[in-house]
Amino acid sequence: MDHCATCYVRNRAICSALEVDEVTALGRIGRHHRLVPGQTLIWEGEDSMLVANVIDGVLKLSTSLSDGREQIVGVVYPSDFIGRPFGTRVQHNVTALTDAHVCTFSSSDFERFAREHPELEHKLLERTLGELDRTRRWLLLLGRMTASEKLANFLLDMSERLTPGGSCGNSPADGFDLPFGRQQIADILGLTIETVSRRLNDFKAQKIIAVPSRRRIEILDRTALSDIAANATL
Amino acid sequence: MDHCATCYVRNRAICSALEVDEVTALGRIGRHHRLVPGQTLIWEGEDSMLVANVIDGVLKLSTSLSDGREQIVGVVYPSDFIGRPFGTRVQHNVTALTDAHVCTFSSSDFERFAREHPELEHKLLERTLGELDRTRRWLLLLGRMTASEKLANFLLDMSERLTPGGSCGNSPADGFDLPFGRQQIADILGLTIETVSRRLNDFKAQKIIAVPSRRRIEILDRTALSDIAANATL
DNA sequence: CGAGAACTTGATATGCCTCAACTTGCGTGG
DNA sequence: CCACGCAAGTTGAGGCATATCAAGTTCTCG
Repeated sequence: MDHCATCYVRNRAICSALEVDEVTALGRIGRHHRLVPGQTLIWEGEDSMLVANVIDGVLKLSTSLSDGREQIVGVVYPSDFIGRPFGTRVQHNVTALTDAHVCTFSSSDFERFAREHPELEHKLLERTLGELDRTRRWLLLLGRMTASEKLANFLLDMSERLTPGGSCGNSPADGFDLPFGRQQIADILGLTIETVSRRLNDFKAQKIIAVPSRRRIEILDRTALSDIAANATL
Repeated sequence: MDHCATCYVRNRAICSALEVDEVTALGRIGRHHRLVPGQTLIWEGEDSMLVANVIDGVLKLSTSLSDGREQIVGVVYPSDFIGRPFGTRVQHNVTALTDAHVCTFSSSDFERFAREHPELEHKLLERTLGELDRTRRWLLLLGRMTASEKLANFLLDMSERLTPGGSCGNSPADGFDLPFGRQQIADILGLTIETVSRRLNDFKAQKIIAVPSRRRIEILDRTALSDIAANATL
């Protein structure tokens, strides 16, 4: 695999810790994969052990109870790292939500390489610490927020992540396309699809957002949305 | 500080990655602290930046909303690591639940030391990855479980962590003392104190547990408890 | 022994879930 | 190009689990 030289996320992924020749060496143990929406890369409980970098697309991490209740426990974007090195067992499914490109490694190969490249491990550590922070904030959301607060926070979060240029304020086109359907939003927020639909329509009725198509959200009144989410901000 | 040589958690904390002389060097930049229950070591949002190892005791990590709703986002035990190195800002309070001993470092000192000792960073990475896994499982609990399921899982989790010898099965004294009051259990599980009390009494009535004193729990029927928690296990 | 905190218990309220029908959007094939 | 059919999303009615509010009770510690 010699894609590395032209890799989109080369400067943001953990690979950015490496020198050119080291990237080449890492590239040699990696494999490029293309995923279609709904395709699962890693299954909960399996110990095959694969890790990967996301090059393009959005994937979800999810776990579920035996009766079918599901919770999305993470969402990964381009340049994010997937998998559980230095562990025995994956704790969740990893499934593509959009068309996606990933760069996979066998865990053992990756682990060996990482241990020889402390800079890489350091980058991974920083990333993991950040992910832990974000996951802990999510605990507050799931444990203590109402449906409206959950949705407001979710929309603000999405607007940050998905707005390309980073247009802040109440600029004319403060909108984005969600990579999720309603059920997936529900699975992220610990709600039912019906509640998501209802609260979203409340926001629409209050002219806080517009929903021109199923997956598109436009934020009309960011202040109002922040106010609803605000309790969270501390 | 020359406690390191006799430190209780010396072989389990991240220090275990280091050689004797390295531990000594780390010890020189650390300070020993004693905390009493309720004492807060780190405040949410502050950027003073302190990191620490827990030597003894139990501490909680918590965040709260402006109107007082609180969520415990983590619980740390002896040998666990506290704080957010390589970041700008702490996202939660760190408060002692019991008398506690911690070994603190200024973030910058610790970061400098860590970057010079890849083995230490590696241990920290493993720890952080494990913590992330556990936190993600907690998302499932908060987002998708009923109060009884939450409590059953909580009790089983506690019994694992707090049982000294690791007595499994239905041995005669399958009990432990919680380091939490009812309100804190509620704040861990995203419930109210009243619901915790009621469900706990249900378990008592069903002879699944006994509660000889406020903080003591004895598991009488581990199978039943597992069944209630079971949906989670997948 | 007294006072306060911690916890329990009860009555009521409510936000979210459940179940069910309906609508909309969208791709496919006639 | 339209019409069909299915998947996705919306809307409504009603129920239920948990929250809320308000007393009680039991520990605990000076």
